[in-house]
Amino acid sequence: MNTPLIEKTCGFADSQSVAAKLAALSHPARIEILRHLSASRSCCCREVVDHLDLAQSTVSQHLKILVDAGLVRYEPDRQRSRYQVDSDALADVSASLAELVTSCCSGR
Amino acid sequence: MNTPLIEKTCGFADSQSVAAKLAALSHPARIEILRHLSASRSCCCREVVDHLDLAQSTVSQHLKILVDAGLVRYEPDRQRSRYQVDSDALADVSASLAELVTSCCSGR
DNA sequence: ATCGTCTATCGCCGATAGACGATGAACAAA
DNA sequence: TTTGTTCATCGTCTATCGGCGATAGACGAT
Repeated sequence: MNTPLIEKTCGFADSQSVAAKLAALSHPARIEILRHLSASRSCCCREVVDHLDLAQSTVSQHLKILVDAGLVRYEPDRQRSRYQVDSDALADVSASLAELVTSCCSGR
Repeated sequence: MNTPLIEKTCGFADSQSVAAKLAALSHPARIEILRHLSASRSCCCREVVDHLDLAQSTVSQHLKILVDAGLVRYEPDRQRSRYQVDSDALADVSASLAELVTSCCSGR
């Protein structure tokens, strides 16, 4: 899991990390990219560009954001790039949000 | 549910709505606000301000963002404001993300 | 009526996000 | 070598975010 133990009093530092993860997901283009990556096994940048109707540089930026957030794995392959969804990381984010939600709903 | 039917080809408009919800959650202050709202039953703006070490106007803005996103319910109460987490809406967001994740992991 | 408190909103700002085109590096093919 | 393709990066522009102080409205208390 990603919850280290229990933070000082509550979980303040955690808010930061959860927010950062969610920020990477809070753009329609990036969600669309994730969907496309998971649909087609192999994915180079060009493929996403064709699918998405955005400039190549823009797509590259979004991919970088996803990679930096640890949600997508990157592997250079010849002159192409190989992008692949990191399912585990993605599941982690979902779990973090779920955890936040349940903790918010516990004292309902 | 929030999925209208099935969009044109895939689910493009859906990416938009999911992204919008997640955007509301992608700020540490707002997550902290959610936690605080759920912890203490009643919550006026002032209470959050004291807890959060941010200017009152800033907190009010964050609260507005959460309310606009439908994650927090708002009810004016005298000269105070009553803010309350909308647990169902929050659960919906979590479910949406979980759905996205599983759909991305299905073709693993 | 006046004062103090609590809010929401406005205006302003610096910083960042998101888009693009241009460019150069890396590589395959000719 | 030259050409074409793919990609990341740079610089630029615009819009939005996130913060603040100031302000005005609503209300309770005096």
